Amino acid sequence: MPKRLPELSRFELQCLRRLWARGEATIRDIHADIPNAPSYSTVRKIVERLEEKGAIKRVRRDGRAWIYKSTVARSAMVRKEIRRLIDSLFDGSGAPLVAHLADMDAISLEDLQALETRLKPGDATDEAPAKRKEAKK
Amino acid sequence: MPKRLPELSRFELQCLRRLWARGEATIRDIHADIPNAPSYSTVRKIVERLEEKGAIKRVRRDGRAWIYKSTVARSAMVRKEIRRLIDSLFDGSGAPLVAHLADMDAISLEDLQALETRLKPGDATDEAPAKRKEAKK
DNA sequence: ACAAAAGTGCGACATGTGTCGCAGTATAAG
DNA sequence: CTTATACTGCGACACATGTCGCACTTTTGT
Repeated sequence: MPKRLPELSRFELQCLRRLWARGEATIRDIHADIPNAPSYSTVRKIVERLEEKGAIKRVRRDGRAWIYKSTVARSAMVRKEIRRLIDSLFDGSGAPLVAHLADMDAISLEDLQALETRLKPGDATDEAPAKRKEAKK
Repeated sequence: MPKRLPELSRFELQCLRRLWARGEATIRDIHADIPNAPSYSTVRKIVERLEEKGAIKRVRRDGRAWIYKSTVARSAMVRKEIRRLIDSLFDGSGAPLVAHLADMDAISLEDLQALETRLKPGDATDEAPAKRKEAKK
């Protein structure tokens, strides 16, 4: 059963991304991974909220620090966000989004063609390594 | 060059979309165009903030009501939002976004192929698909 | 000209978010 | 065992957002 995906803010999403990338991590790890990160305390608070929202959980601890892990699938969250954008800017259709993407040079012919090929089967696409937990729709 | 595009919240964007659609409109028009819109007062406040942020301006008045008009280009704002999403979820590349779009059935082969064709030339692409009926979900 | 109707201006509020600081606690070090 | 620390647990804040209500002003209808 698809648990309700929580609403996440930009920064919360930012932190969660680090977790998806590492698989597991401590606050310090996340903090270190974020480019112009604010104070450790701030990241600490964000992680705290992420935990309250049920997006992550503590798995065990490494010495004095807790190690966290995401409890939500990256692809599911990504879709949620994409859907949100599409509903917010267009009327539910993804076509205009791709059109703009092309106009703003965010994708190339190659990207399109590659995707087109991949469209036949039912593969799940994710740029993050080590993680393949797909669900059918 | 173009002015700095303001940061808009979801609802502000929602209201701005109505303006883009109508060209010009009164608060009441916008309010009427939004499906499950909150009170008139709320929309009023949002429009007020939109004006403070410089995203819209008053052009003239129709009887007792002011008529507003957007001062920012729709495509520019759309791009800004798209950019924000890909920076937030991926690492600046639009490719993974399109991949997810395909996985979540938000775009079809036809869409991709159509875009691919349109990609060769130079530019000119802004979705303005006339009127599209919304589906209740 | 007057009162009713429609709008506007503005203040108020409960959350949500980004940002910290600090006291207290669990650990590693001497 | 004692001390030096890295972390955690919380509280605090300022600003953003979504939501209204209400008094005051401008138009409109009779």
